[in-house]
Amino acid sequence: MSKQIYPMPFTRLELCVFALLETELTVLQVRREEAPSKGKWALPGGVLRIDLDADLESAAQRVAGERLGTHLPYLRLQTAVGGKSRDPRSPWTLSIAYRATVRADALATSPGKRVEAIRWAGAGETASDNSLAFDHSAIIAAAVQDLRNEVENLELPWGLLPAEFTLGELQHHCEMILDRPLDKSSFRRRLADRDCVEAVRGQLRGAAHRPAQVYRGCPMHR
Amino acid sequence: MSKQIYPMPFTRLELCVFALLETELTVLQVRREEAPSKGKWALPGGVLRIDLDADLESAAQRVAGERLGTHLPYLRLQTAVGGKSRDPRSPWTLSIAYRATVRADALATSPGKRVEAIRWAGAGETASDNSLAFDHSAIIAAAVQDLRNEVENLELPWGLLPAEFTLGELQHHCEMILDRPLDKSSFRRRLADRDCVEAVRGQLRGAAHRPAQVYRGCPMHR
DNA sequence: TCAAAAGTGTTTGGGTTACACCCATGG
DNA sequence: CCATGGGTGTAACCCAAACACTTTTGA
Repeated sequence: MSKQIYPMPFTRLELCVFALLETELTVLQVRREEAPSKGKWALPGGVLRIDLDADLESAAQRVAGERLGTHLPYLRLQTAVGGKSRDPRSPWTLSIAYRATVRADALATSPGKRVEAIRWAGAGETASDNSLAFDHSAIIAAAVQDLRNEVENLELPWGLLPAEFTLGELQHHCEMILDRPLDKSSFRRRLADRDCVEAVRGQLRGAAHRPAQVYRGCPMHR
Repeated sequence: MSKQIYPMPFTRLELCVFALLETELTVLQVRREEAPSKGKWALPGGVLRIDLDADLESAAQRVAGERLGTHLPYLRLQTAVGGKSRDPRSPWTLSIAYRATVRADALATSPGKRVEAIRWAGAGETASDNSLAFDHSAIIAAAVQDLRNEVENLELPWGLLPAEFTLGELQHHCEMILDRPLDKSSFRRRLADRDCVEAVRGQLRGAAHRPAQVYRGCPMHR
């Protein structure tokens, strides 16, 4: 056996990039301008290049650079799906899906190679309405669930938080992700217990009313 | 773009098969009889065959059949790892790891294709001592952690349980997996709350002492 | 009658929810 | 001085840990 006596699957990376837009958790999608599922929306993705990519995560970062024009911090492996009839371009396609959270404005103005249209679409709906190309809706559904689980255990989505924030802002972000209200008091106590955030000495921010203490993530988790 | 203009990675499946042996959680390993890491122990695995396998899970089942001579129930995707220098047989290797739990006796007497030596080795140690071929120790470490997490939330490892069991046996199994004692009373109450097991009507089993009610998994979770 | 395991109840404590209440500021 | 969000305290509650206790069998 050994070297390449069997044909190998067409291997791709797909990116589940989440952000908060207005009041909603959204996923980044691109419109397909080419043959399979032309005109449909899909996750941004690209082919694994064994000549360019040192490992899976580098590959995902390269794809992010090409398609979205940006590096993605806090990128995590989400899942792998593969099978015969997933993508008509190849008899057997394997997709490795990565997940990231970003601030929506971080890549507002940078379309990438072979990408003409980009949109942020509501995560919950997209996950359930099955409207995306290939099996991308299912991938998103799982990613949303995993993201929510993380936030429930206060593994904060640093990618979509500003470097510094007030606890009110942080809570609001979490509420949008989870799509449910949180109790202010318990939220803060839980944060304090696991010390995942630290107060920025002296910094206060006054919006319209009483100024709030500014925090940032503890270096440990950030 | 499209059809195969780029070389694709050497794509494999690796199996993390757990069982209880004596008092310990163990992982199934095979000794490599061929070139890379010859003589070292490794996870059983095999090459993805796009001509034979309909999807990733079927591929894993085929590999299980060939190497271990058995079907693996309750098989779950564990992780994906890929990179340039993981396996000297190919410039770029991608491994999809699956995880399963079985009863140790289910495959005691069935070596498979190209497998001469098989062993069950302590899961905790193997995970930490880094003695396996390739990066398989790291894969096992993650798999052990995920398995323990599941058992902590009473997602029972049906694969390694007999069809019918007493609550004492069930608790003992869980304790071996978690490597810590559990409280009988709370264990039973938690089981009851989530009704994951159901009493088998009338069935009692007397070993040496007071006979115990026999249970089986609820169809829901089983 | 004793050992051993099955099975049950009761107390305690940690952590979260729900909600009330004060504080500081701009208008 | 009032509306608004920041910030803190308290009681109720849920769940699980800890542990004591009763029950039922074989030896």
